[in-house]
Amino acid sequence: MTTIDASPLRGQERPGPRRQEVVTGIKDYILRNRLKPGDLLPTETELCEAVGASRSSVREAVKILSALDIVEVRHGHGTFVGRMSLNALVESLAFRGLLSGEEDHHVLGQVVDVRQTLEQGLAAEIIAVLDGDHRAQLSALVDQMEDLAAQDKDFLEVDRAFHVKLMEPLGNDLILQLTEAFWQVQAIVAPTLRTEPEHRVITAQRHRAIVDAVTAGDPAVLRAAVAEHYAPIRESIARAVQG
Amino acid sequence: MTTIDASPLRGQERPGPRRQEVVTGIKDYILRNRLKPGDLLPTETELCEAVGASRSSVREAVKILSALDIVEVRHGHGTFVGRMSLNALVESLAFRGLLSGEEDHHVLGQVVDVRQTLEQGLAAEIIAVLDGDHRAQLSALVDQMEDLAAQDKDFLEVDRAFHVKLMEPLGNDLILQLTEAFWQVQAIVAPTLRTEPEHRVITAQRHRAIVDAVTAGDPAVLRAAVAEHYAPIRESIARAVQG
DNA sequence: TGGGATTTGTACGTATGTATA
DNA sequence: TTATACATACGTACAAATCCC
Repeated sequence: MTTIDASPLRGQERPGPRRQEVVTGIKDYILRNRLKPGDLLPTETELCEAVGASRSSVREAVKILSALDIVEVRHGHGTFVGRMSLNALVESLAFRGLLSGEEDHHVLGQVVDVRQTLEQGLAAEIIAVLDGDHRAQLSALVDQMEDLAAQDKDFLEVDRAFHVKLMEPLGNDLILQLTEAFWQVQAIVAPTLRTEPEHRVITAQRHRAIVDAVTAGDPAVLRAAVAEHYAPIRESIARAVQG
Repeated sequence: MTTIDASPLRGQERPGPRRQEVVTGIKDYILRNRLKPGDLLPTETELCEAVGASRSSVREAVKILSALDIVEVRHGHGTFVGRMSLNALVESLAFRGLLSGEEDHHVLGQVVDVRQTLEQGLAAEIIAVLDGDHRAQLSALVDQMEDLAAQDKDFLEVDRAFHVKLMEPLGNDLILQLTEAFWQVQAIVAPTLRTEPEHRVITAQRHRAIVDAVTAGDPAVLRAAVAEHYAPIRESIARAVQG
């Protein structure tokens, strides 16, 4: 059977490997055996004897790897190679945003900057690759926004779907996941400044303008529409800093 | 002293809180007490009695938080509020890149896409805010590149410093850290395709072109220079996919 | 210089909850 | 339903690192 081989018995009296060695040992095991997301890893007990560490150390190492979504633990089932999401980025950034406090929203402002930069920077590519089908789906999402706005309801999920759908045709999974990750961070951190009902109608209009800009096919117009879209949240942040 | 209060004794026979509750309990403690990065947290023993969990559970929870750089543990000293870096993003993304394998460099390609998008998308802002001092520093870094290239030496660190310095005047910490994070991911994943010595001279030239474009003050020229800068790595990826 | 106190790191044993067959 | 395999949780003891006197 394949061994973990984290410490190839160098030196002589080695009482026990450290937790970090177990972490790299497990990562090396995954790489060496060419495991893919979803593949099963050895049980904790097997990992213990393979790496020559105690259960505690192995468990703490596995917890670190699960926090990074490199492995995924299912109670009573086993440990598997993780889906490699960007949850770690979301958790880390979101907590940083919450920590920066209610009065100081500079982290939230920076997240908005990044989101706007990505969407504006990809304006030309989006227009180039976005086909009629995608445009129709975006338009349908805006329709939903308008309906929900008319009923004085939130449309957080629709908003998320819109920004993801906008990036989808690019065919870049990383950009897609970053888009969703930063959206999530904003959704977690922003609640301190609550969206007012009348803003929803305006927000829906801004999204409609983005779809129109994509349809028009002018990157400069799309960039302007994106800037307009983020204007309200920027104003909210500016107001929160003052008052 | 303040308690953690993760599980306010709801129900009756509660054998023990789950690890996730301990995680949120510690996060809440940090937020509730308005702790800042570097501040000291209670000892593990204190956390145990505060949250009513065993030391093993508390330790595993702390390990999760330390993986996200929300807390930082120093052996024999204590546990502190973390620096909130993007190390979690780097580790997660880098491992994903390594896992995607030597033959399939699509993750690396996506990272390059994001880096290029950020630099191109911020071209106008960079030109607007970059002053003579920063320009001189960028120019000095390119000088170093040229010197090292002439000596057939790597200039990885100088390259990293250049791309960070380019973003610095924007005054957005998040963009700065993302720049460095994606650079690190590329540095970890790219070694499978080794940079050839003759490429270094060209690489230095491409960085010189970026400085020149910034000096010229034309965003379109800067965007073109950035595209040229990433062209070699893109070709390397394309070659690796085929051969 | 050193030694004791504090705090995290590691190890081991046992019992329990959970999913699968 | 029972049995098995696995992760989860708790508790204790000791080792290692850091700090302070």
